[in-house]
Amino acid sequence: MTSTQDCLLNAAEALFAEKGYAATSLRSIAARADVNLAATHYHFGSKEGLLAAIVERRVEPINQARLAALDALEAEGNFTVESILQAFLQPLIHSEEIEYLPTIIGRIDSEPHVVMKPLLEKQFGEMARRFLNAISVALPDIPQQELKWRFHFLVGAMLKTLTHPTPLGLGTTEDSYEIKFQRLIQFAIPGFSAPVPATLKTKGALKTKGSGETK
Amino acid sequence: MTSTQDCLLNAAEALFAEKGYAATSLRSIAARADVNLAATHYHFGSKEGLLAAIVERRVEPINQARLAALDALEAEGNFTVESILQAFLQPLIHSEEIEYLPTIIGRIDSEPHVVMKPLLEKQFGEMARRFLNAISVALPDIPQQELKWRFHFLVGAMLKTLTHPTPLGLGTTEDSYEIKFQRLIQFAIPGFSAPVPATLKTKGALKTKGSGETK
DNA sequence: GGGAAAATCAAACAAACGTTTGAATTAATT
DNA sequence: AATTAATTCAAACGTTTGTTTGATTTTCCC
Repeated sequence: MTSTQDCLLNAAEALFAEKGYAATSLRSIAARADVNLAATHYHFGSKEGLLAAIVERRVEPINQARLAALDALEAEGNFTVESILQAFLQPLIHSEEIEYLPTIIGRIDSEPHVVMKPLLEKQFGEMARRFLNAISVALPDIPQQELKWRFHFLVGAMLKTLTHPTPLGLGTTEDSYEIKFQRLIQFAIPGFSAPVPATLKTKGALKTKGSGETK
Repeated sequence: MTSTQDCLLNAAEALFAEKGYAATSLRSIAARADVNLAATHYHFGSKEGLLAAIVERRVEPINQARLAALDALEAEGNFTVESILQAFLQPLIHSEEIEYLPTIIGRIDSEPHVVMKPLLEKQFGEMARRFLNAISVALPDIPQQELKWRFHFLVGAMLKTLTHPTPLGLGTTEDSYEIKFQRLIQFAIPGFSAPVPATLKTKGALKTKGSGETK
């Protein structure tokens, strides 16, 4: 037996993942969940409350698993770029077992709804900061500002893989997320470790347009 | 004097970028554009038509500039990963001069509306294929399927940078897109060039399916 | 088993939605 | 200047939206 709240969360998650938040009506959610229309407001207060509940249900356990994996690495003194990226991506690997989990995780970040921003900061803020510090320990020669950007790039690539599980023009793939993220990690490791090019090394807000075109 | 159609396109672009397609009403667009509500249907037929017009106005010139830059590289026989990625990102560099252009470009890809999919295939399909071939020439030792994934990752990182111009927790930055994309290219080059790890090389687990097929 | 709390339900609410209409106005053509 | 085409306009269309209400049913505790 699944509770009314879980039926609503499952139905809303699927529809939000497919059509987006704004394009999904509470009526279509209630119909898919096979519950009364008023149930959403009874259990979650509003459509926004339902959205927040979806985010918390899915994101929180993932981020706690991430932090636990990071704690384990710290205990072993095993801060390498590879192990840290593994700790970051591992908790997502079995997400495909829940049908709409990868999609909704990926879409959450790109959802323009205003409630999303504080929600994201609350859910991802501290976690991202801790991973950044770990990477900074693993790569002490790379300025932290540079690492922030590289982590930004990694997250973008990861989210893209979640929302579009197959590259454009690659037909369908049976590859699991385990294999996909293995590819992503192998792609990202040398990028994280690469030395900062001289043109980016100047400190502060460099506004000079070096005009140094193709070398 | 700006034509009614351009006023609508500008207003809709800004609002779609901020709130997303579904959450933006034609009334708010008309109000911002300072035109009559019925103007959208007169000039673009429907809300979807307006969306398609926005995509075409912005994406087409960018992708044509990309292809022109790629043609130039081909003429010089200068197919390196760096030059190819430059050709891919360069046309976006001055996009910041138009206020909502980076955001709308970034959001287009993540917009779940159904009309977007065929629109994206039409606008990006051939362009992406040609860049992939070029990368394949520059890196003949890396299997093309692997390069597709790496290009996928690059695109994800690029789009993330467009929609979220600043990494989480980095305050604000005055860095131009020229500098941001320089960072991205330096991040991506070694990832593209990295050898395929043995764990991904095993045959049998990976299936190559028809790449040009449509359902 | 009775009474209170929790949950479900059908129905209605006002507001907002994309779209259509037909007349009024402006621009272009002859 | 007259006529035609293109554009703008206010108003209304029928639906759909998130939310609320108040009665009804179910569940739980004493």
